[in-house]
Amino acid sequence: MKNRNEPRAGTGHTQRGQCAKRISILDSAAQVFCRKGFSGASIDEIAVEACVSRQTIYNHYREKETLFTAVVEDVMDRANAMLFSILSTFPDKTDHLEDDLTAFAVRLTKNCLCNQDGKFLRKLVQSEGERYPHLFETWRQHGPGKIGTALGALFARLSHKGLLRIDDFDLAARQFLALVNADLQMITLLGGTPTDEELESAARNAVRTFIRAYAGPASEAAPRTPALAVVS
Amino acid sequence: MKNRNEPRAGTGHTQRGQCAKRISILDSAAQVFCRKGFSGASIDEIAVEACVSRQTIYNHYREKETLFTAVVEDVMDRANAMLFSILSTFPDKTDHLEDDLTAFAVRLTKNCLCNQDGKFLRKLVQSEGERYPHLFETWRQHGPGKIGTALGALFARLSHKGLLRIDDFDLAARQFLALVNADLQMITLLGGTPTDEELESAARNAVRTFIRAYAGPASEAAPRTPALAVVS
DNA sequence: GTCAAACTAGACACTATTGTCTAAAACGTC
DNA sequence: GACGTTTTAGACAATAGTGTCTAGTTTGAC
Repeated sequence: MKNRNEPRAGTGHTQRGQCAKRISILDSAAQVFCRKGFSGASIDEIAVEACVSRQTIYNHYREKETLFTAVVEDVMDRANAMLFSILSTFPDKTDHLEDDLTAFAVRLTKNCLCNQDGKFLRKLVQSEGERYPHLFETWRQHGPGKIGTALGALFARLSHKGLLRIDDFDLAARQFLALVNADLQMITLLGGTPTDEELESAARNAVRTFIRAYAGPASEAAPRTPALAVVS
Repeated sequence: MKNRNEPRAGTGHTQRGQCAKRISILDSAAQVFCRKGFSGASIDEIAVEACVSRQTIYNHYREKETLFTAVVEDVMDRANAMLFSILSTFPDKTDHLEDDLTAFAVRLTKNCLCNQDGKFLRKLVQSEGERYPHLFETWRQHGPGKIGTALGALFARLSHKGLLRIDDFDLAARQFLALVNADLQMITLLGGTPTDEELESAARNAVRTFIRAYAGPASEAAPRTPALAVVS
């Protein structure tokens, strides 16, 4: 059983017990859908995993399809909240840019890209996205779309401060994310969860290359030198 | 119906007609598995799409599972051959490095990452990879694993020639691929196929940033200037 | 034309799954 | 303790899919 840490806002006048059942169903359904995909998941399996009778599921969510969309919306809401919470920790200070960006990248990957919800969304968008264009269109806009422009705006701040020299902010944001993922894709692709060391190392590699590509005039000479020392 | 351009080596003493059926079944099965996933795909649907009776499928491949693994191996073989064919076109000359790398990236994405086989493998590894660890372990080693080290070796050549300044070749290769994918992931994630213009633009953006990050001492000043002109 | 192999269409048993229904039990509130 | 709501377990019909079998047809080689 997975336990949610954040207390969720009840949808209405539902009691505590009912709400607990709903949450348990949503969580178990998310895991089973993620493991087996939509057609591979059976209501019975979800019911067992949620410690709930099958009929209860049909009481809350009229049919399998309804349950699925409810699960996706639930996960998307949570992932979105987490994403913006992390985005608000984007480094703003001028000193230790590389370290601060690295720490930010670690937070981002750990809490948004490589956690349970991130894995679920990546997998489900890939496997069921074409069957539910409307549902995942909103994901596309609220998830990667928003993260791109939001991160772009944050990079714009750094650029205007002269810390980086960026011409296309949104492109830089996409490339930043891509670089961070470069070392993690292999691990994450088969369902594995990267260790803290791997996250740290991936973030460091990404940020170093990113800064080298977009170095501002002041900090240009500094990060080049240690890189030269490692040349084989 | 999709038509294969390359004549495939027959598995044995099978006649032409039998071979044609096999190919038709494999192709249709690949498409249906890709659309619906393993459990969502039905043998009947595959049979209809392949213009073949259901019994014929059971004659060639004993059961659904066998058919699935045969399809995956078939696609993997083809994708692998194409991959190494493209890798062999990695630029070796010293002039026009940026243009040559860009053209190479376009070839790579067009023929390996964004084509039918690439889409199939990405989707299937994501959705069924955990259920077939052995099958996709070989993919992991032969696909992304091989492409990483092979591309790393090619970048090592450029580095030793002094065209680029790279300390970790494999890392550079992974980052090169990640940057190329940065602009394409959004399109490719929901099953879309990027246009030639999008491929070209994605490759250009990626290569420009890559070269800026790993610029050798000689070519350092040149690519910086035009980028500055676009600063907003 | 003959013959063997492959293919087809359909029926078939079997299983899994969805979604409904019902009667009994648990639960929470008053 | 009574009452209404929710939950449960199980039976149930309906549907869809897998894999087998059979009888008839096509195909290709000689």
